[in-house]
Amino acid sequence: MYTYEHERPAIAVDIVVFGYHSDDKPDVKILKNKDAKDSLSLLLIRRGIEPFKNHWALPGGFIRKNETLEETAERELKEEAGIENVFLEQLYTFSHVDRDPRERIISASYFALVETSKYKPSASTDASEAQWFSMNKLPKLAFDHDEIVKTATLRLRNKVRYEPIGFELLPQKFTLTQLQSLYESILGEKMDKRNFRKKILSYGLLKELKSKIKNVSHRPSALYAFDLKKYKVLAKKGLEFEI
Amino acid sequence: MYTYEHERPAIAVDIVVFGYHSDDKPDVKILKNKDAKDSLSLLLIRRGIEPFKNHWALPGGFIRKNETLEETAERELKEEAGIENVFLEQLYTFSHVDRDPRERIISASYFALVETSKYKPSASTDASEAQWFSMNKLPKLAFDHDEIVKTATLRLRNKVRYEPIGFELLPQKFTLTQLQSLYESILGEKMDKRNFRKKILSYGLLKELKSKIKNVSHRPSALYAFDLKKYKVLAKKGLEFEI
DNA sequence: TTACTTAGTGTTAATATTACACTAAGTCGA
DNA sequence: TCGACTTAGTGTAATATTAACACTAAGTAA
Repeated sequence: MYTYEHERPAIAVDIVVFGYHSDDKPDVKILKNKDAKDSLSLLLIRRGIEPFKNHWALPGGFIRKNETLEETAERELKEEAGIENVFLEQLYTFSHVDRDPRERIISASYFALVETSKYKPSASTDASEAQWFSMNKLPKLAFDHDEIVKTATLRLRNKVRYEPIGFELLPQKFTLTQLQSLYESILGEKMDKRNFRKKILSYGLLKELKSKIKNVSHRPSALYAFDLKKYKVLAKKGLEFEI
Repeated sequence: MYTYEHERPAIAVDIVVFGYHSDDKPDVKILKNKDAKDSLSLLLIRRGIEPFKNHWALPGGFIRKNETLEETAERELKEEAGIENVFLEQLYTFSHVDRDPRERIISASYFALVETSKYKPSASTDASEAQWFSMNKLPKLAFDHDEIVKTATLRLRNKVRYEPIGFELLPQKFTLTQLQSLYESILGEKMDKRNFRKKILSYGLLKELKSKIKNVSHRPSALYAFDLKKYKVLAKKGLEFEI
């Protein structure tokens, strides 16, 4: 390794927060675009300062002393959106020299999966404006955040096929139809109902609950819960989840 | 985003360089451990300065002005090992506060795949000692480089199944047996010869060459080359490579 | 010419995937 | 209360994929 006069760029973290607004939940109203119900959504923050003042951007901020990147991501998520204890994973570190007009800033990006009903932007502890946007109708974002979102979307699409992370986006109790719709909107393709159920149940990772959905004007559907403990045990033994 | 008195850690890049020393190539002798022929290997640098003086470490160094992380990785690879124009991909950014005893250093790691016969450590343009080590007999590394290598190994194992990157580790002309051995050592499992050939040939990505391996005291094997152009065309159309 | 070594090849059984349509259970309104 | 409506829930047969398995071919060396 060289000792060389090297640059000290600022280090920031940007977080791509995915949510899922399911059809049959009242929360849909939170979404700006009514037509985009039942779809993946993204949490954005309206910037209060220059550059890109009033533009929408990913939540994020600078790293502090004695803080890992992951801790920065957790802190910013809490400060800017009131979100904590969610699925969070490092995505990619963006380093183009001119990605920020002020000075050189390297951004380590993370992506998070959030059950939207638990985290309404209005509940944010911060004054900044946070809002869910349907992935189908995203505004142009500040900085290189469009690129970050694109990277995250690809990663989510790849990951959801081989790891049971979809459950992070759903309430604890969910129906198989909800689960299938979620997969369909992430993967962007329709799936066969019978085959989907057969496969997802074959892993034995879903417990069928006793309660059912009520007050719907059609046959009530069974509720399921994901058995995380069982998954962890099986995963260690080499279970290969795939859908 | 906050304006806040934030830390300015140093930014370094560390590169996990994988090579493959195949059985029937004379280069095997370069490897320290003769018993570990036909295996994945890792390029390490002996540190000339404190901390961890004389310990083995990943090649790498600090980012410079007007340089992206990827450019840093490319530059260091060239400076420290004389390696250029190889497969290089970002891996993960490590940020534990105490990962370097001197001061806070955040490391963006990359992994590279190198055809070893082209790059003999002795050809390095740099005075530092570079050497190939069999993955089966790695020394204890400096800093948190053990962890970085572990992360890279997992990534390589996952990636090689779904993308035809194995070819980056082989000479342009190779035999199907070599290719199979490579997959076996990356994945750590034996594969069936007939099934392997059937599958790998079924993608139509290998051209059989006219020449054959010569001067072996057994039936000479056909040589193949990977058709990168064809792969790129097919990949765009949605070809799903998997082995 | 024989022994040795690795290259190269096909078939069958088991498993996994796909395609596909009707009945069940509730609500609502006439 | 009955009929219309809506979504839930279920099985089977055809096809494709994977897995298991052993012998002949082509060269060198002694």
